[in-house]
Amino acid sequence: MMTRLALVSESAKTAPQSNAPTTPESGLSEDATPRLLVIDGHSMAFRAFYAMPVDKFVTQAGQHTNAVHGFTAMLLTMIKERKPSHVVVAFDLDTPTFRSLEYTEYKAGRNKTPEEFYGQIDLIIKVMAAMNIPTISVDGFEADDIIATLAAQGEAAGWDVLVVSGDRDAFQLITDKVSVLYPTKGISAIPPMDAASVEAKYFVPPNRYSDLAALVGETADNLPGVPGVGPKTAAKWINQYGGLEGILENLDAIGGKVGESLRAHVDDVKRNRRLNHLLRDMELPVPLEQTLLQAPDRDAVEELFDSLEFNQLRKRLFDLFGEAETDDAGEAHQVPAHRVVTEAAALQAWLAVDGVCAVDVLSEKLGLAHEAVGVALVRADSAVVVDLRTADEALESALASWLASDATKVVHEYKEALKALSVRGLSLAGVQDDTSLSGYLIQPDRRSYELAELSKVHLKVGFEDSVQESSGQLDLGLSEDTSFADAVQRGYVALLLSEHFAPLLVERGAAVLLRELELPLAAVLAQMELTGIAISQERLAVLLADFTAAMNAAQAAAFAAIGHEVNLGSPKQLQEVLFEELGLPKTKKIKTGYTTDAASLKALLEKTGHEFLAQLMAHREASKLKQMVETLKKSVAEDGRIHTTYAQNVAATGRLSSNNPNLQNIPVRTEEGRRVRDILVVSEGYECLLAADYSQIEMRIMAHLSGDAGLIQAYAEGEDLHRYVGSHVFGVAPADVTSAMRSKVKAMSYGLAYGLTSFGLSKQLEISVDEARTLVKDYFDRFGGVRDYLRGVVEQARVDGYTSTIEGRRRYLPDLSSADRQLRELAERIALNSPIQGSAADIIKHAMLGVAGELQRQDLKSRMLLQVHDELILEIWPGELETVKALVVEQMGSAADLLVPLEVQLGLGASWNDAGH
DNA sequence: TCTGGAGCAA
DNA sequence: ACGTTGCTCCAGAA
Repeated sequence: MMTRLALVSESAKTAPQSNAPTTPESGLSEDATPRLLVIDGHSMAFRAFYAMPVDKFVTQAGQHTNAVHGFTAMLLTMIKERKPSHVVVAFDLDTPTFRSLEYTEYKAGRNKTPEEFYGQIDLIIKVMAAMNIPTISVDGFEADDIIATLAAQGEAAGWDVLVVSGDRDAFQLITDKVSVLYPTKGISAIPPMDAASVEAKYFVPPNRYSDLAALVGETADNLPGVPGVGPKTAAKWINQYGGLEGILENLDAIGGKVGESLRAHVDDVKRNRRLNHLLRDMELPVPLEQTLLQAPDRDAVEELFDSLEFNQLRKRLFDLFGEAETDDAGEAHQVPAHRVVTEAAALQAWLAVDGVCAVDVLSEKLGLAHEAVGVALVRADSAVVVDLRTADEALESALASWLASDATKVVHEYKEALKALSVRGLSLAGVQDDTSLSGYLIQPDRRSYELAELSKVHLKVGFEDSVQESSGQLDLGLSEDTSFADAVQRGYVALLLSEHFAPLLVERGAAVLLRELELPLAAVLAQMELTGIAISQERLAVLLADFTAAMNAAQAAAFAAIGHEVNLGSPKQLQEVLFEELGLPKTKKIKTGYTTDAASLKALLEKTGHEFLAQLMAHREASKLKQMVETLKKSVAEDGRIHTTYAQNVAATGRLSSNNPNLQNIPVRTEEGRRVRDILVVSEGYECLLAADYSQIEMRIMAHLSGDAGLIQAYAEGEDLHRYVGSHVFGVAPADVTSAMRSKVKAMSYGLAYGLTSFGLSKQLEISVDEARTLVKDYFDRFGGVRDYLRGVVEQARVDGYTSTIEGRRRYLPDLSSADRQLRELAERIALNSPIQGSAADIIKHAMLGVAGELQRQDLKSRMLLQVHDELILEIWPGELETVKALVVEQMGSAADLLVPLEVQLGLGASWNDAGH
């Protein structure tokens, strides 16, 4: 059950605290007696349909949803107001029932189902599934029988039962424990009918209601009664003779016209009574206990309500389940009480107990980095906190040796913990799980892996974290007590999550990836981030001045060309100048008008030769570079170095990403851009930078995965791949492959790994679609293995629901079966690309572990600084160059065993630019 | 504060 | 509709 109150530590309860438990007004379990809510699905759906305007509830896809909406709203209101502990919905099937088989006119003559109603029952069933509410339908029986059986079972178990039905036959079910809610108008809530209200209305007790209905008839079911007999007469007879049986025994005693009428229609009455008798002893596919009201499946609700365009209802639903039920979950997930230990002996005593322990490191901002100030150690039933600011030497050393030991630990964000601890000279070993990484391996395309979110999604337990909510800063008036309590809470959640993830990891084949790749890599990355890369302040200053001057010159010239000023950085203003003022031809349409991107400006310049365009492009380039240099300058730390941060759980393919600043997108293609790489230099005391990159790793993976004989042969012979492919595609000797041919097949080869279409290829190569199509065909004729592989990947992914890298890293692609063509085709392209990009990511990660391992094993001072997807940048200590070159080539080259060799290129220099090649 | 456009890398 | 994975900046709207 989703609750934000469950995770409250014992110690927190004593102090006033934002997340202290409050007694909810509507605890779902406040009553000792279970309360079962049974809903007649079809009748309520119809009520909802006629209660809600048809034309106000249509999705963009054209699906009517008024009945779904009304039904769901009604259900939420019921749950909120009636507070059932158990909920179940019964549906009719379209198949014949024992009633329609006996009496073919049964329920005939009803109006045809309106077209707009079509499909809404299925949607309601889907909503119920997302809400984890069971639905029951049984072939050959009506929902009424299911409801009667459920009511009987509930009553037998001593429960209270509330039946919601638009069918009066349900009145016969009413007892002390069973009441019926029969909406008279629409679906608005009215008080339920009990025995007294049935008697008041029909003058018979509920158990005689069926007798009355048999005599009177039921229009809705097309069951004619005795002409001339209404409820009053029927009730009189029933009370006089003690029920229908008594009436039938005394048929002749009833006088008058109505008596004759009764005798004439006695068979109808008997039939009516047989038909309106509800079965109470059916075998149901869902046992009563399974109707327990649970938390909705959040993801499923999100997805379904998105497609139904139910935004208000979604909020109502989550509000309802967010504030409900605290007791049960609270007991199941009780954060252990903690104490702050100040003595080494006390800590050692606590640590002597066995069991997995979560470690949460509290840190404080220290310049651009973080420094550990406290450590919370949490086991399932007990927790301690060490305050590093006040700890004496003995305590800190006791903690340090335990942290460095191989005692098994669970953390959230291992890399950050390592970095914060390392500032204090502490290490952290024995980590068997980092929930931010295991969460990622299980579900690699989430946007965030914050503890609170993982907890919500996977454990259905929400919690508040005052530290996270105040954006990680500790000095915002938060008491120490609060931060310690929060740290304990985070540790406890990490512990629960880790336990929850363990079987999922195994099931998804990700346990090995976590243990042998991601976790050890986190430690390597932490070290790289802490090390950073040196910069040249002088070059930085010169470059900034140069780019600023170039930018200003271009801006002045641009203004001169049009005779006035304009914000060159505003696409909106540029559109005005280009397409209205200058009347240039329109470019490709975008959301906000017409694009002013570089490719379009280039095309416009070639067409018109307008000076403004040339200056605008020059300005764009210079200001981009200037801005980039400025960003780098701002990110220089006190040690004069730049420390990027690698995100290990952002790219859904398994790649790393780099931020603050991003050092994976430093320019390299143009001469001017490469000057930015000159800023990043070798540290003082070191000999040079070494850049090592894989040559065409993605194409080699393509060769491996496809097993294409041609590609494998090309690599085996060490040929220039694109020249080789070109010679085959164009049918000429390798020596006769022109540079135009080579660049075509190069674009083609890489495009294939991205799901390129003929259209895209034609655009990129500036050739006709026909020409592109021919190129694709010729390519596939020669390299059929590639075509077969690419086809197979998508097919397999559709079957499995996911793609895999060589190492088994998965990416789930539910959109492969989406009805939305755009989404589906995107998923197909992702399916083509992920195994290739992801396998490359796995390989370089292995290489990094190998390189870091060898550097350490050989006790070298050279160090790894950066990773740029297929490239590693190292810094070489004097005298170690040859050793490091050899180990880097060896480790990178042997990081995977492919059908083709992995080739590594090396470059050396005093700056990153110089080390490039 | 958020979105779209733009542009840099692999 | 038309090539994947990222990050960051700016302008302009809210």
